[in-house]
Amino acid sequence: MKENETTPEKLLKPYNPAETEDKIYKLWEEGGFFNPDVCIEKGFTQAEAEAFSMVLPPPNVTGTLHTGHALTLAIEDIMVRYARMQGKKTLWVPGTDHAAIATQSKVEKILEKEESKRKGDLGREEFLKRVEKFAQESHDTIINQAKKMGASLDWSREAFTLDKKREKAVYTAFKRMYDDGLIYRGYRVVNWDPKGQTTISDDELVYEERKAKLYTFKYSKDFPISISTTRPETKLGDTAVAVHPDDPRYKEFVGKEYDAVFCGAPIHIKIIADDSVEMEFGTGALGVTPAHSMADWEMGQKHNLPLVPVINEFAKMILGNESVLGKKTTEAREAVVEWLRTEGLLEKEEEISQNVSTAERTGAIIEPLPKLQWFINVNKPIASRGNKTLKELMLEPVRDGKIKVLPDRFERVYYNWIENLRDWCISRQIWYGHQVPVWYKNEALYCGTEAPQEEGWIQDPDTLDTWFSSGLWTFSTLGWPDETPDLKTYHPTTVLETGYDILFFWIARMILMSQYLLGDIPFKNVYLHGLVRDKDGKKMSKSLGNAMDPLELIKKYGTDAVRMALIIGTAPGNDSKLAEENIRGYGRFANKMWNVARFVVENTTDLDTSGTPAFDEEDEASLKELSSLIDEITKEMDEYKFYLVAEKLYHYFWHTFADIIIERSKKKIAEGDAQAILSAKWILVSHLNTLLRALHPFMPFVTEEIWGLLFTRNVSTETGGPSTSSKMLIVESWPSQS
RNA sequence: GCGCGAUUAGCUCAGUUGGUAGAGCAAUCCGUUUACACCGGAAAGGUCGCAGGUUCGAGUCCUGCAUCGCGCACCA
Repeated sequence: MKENETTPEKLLKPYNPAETEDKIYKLWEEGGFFNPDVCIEKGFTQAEAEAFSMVLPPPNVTGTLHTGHALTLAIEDIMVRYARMQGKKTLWVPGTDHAAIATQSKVEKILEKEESKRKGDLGREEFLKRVEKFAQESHDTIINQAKKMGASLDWSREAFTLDKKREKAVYTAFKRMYDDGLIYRGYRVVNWDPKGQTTISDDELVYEERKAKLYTFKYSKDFPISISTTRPETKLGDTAVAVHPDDPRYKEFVGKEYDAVFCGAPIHIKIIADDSVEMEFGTGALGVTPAHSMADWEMGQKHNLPLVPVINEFAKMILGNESVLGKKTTEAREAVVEWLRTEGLLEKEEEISQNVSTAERTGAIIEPLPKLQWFINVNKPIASRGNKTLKELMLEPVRDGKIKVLPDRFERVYYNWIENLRDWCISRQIWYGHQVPVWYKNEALYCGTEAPQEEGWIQDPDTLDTWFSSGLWTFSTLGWPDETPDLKTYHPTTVLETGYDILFFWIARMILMSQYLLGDIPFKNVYLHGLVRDKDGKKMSKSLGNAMDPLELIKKYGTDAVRMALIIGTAPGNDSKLAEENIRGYGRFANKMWNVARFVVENTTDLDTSGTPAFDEEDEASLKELSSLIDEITKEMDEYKFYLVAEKLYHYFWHTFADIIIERSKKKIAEGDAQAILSAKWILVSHLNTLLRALHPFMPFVTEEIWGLLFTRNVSTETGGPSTSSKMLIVESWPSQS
């Protein structure tokens, strides 16, 4: 190879992502390109341009980023860079989530492992300091990782779900809902996590199928009806037996009441008729335990049944004879069965499989318990919103097409969830989170955004479900409840991109909060991505040992390669598989681009690009082909088909531009006449220029580096062709369509 | 119980409104003092899960079934 003094020295070696990426990211950050205000100030964006805005789904401050986060960052950064290159006022807001239960239980585990201490040993204040320290460290790690991924997030607007500004938003939201009677305090059966010692919402339950024994028995010798249960220990709290109103076997008993002593506990049973009872299951008669089953509690409400709690917060028995009293529920179960046997009341035992609800975070089996908690009423008509309920407010914008969901099949899943939605329990008995903004003094209760001035008021010790604060995210990050310019310019956000697994947790709650508090949608589009699995389609997890660390992959192959591997083959809503071979392949692609750049610069330094040359037939055809490719991919970008665009660009760059156009240019440059040489060289430059722009959203680092080496240096033309630019590629324009 | 998704080359996946199957990776052969061995070229590899139907024509639309995966509900 002939040394060429105009070839940048860096280009003479293979592409080295490690020594390029951090440097480039720093240039972007220092240039302020991630901040739309700076872009306007510097003239890269028109002040009156259309706005594009998006919030980053805030990662939990529970440790490090995994491949799922990497996918999120890759897809969203592609959207953002595309919008920015189209000249839109582009804002992508970063932030992190305090993730109340998840973070607290993580710190509790560390505390127990390293110091053999419980949080009670430290006390609320000291324990929270530990959690905050852990959260801060996680936060720093996460931010660093997001930058490594090349995410063009506006760090000047970074938010945290638990910071002061967000607290103001949370307290304001709570107070409004309280004043509207949407938030209420009620004594109801809730999902109690005995391990985490807190309530959790219905959505935080994970059902596990297990084998269980179904016992059929009578409460006492003279009780007329046999019932079946998998949880005999709860039967000490039964207050009714429910049968189907049309069941001929039991019709005569309906309305009658019986007394018995069940395993040492006096019980009073009323026979009721309810058509939710299935005649075919078990004996067709259901022992109703209003205090320890969600369904039974609802039946108890309907039939006005008394509540007899028999299990406490530690999943221990608080009723019964000495064989059960104080015992764990699992032990008590055996004791009750033993008692039934000796009393001759047990009629049948059979193996069945059943779904057991466990807590998402701690894995503990959920104990339904009656407790005084804070709830959001989803069925109450709201005067300020045309007497619509929260359920209706959540349903409407999706049903009416104001919010478009991609893929649209998730709209049905969403409707289904809303139909089955019950009041949302928002109070948690953990320490890390937004404390409920309610204060008590004797019998009085005060709800406000700040503590009352007078002495003697004590704040409710409970904290709020982390999703309460995440629900406000699209507008709390933009300054709400203040009427900020950001809120005006960037809300509703353009698109919300996240995993389909948090459709209910997060997306639904954001729609709820925004519809109620702002009377507007939080976003116009929802793009749902799937899970990232390993190359065998297995879910990545630490325990399986198949988890891939995005940082490791970046170190080995470069960020651009990781982004391409994540994006190609990833259609919305579908799970995708990540294989290291693919990442390696895209790493080679980055190097291919690098070498193409070297070839182009070495062969075109003497190119006079003033005016447009007369192209020969082949080159004319190539220009047309590229132009129609740009048309095609622009359309696909607008349809969020990034996986197609990335693949097409990859393919065109390598197998058309490099393999065909460059190969044929060698001959022309060596043997052709002046006209042919000019045509060939011109094509080389314009192709590279256009393809770098188009590839930038996908592979921002290598494209920016090449752009910097070539197009802000020595290749220049007049209008109509590839041009010199003082701009970095990040703020260059998306290739124009024909 | 209700619903959703997947099933296409050895592997991972594309396949837009129906027009006789196509990429990457892997494997095979050939080449290579070449911008690039992180390369180029060639060849190979598929009754598109099964069975019906609509159609001139089905990987694509309809019906049924199978296998795998997922969500929701029930869970006495």
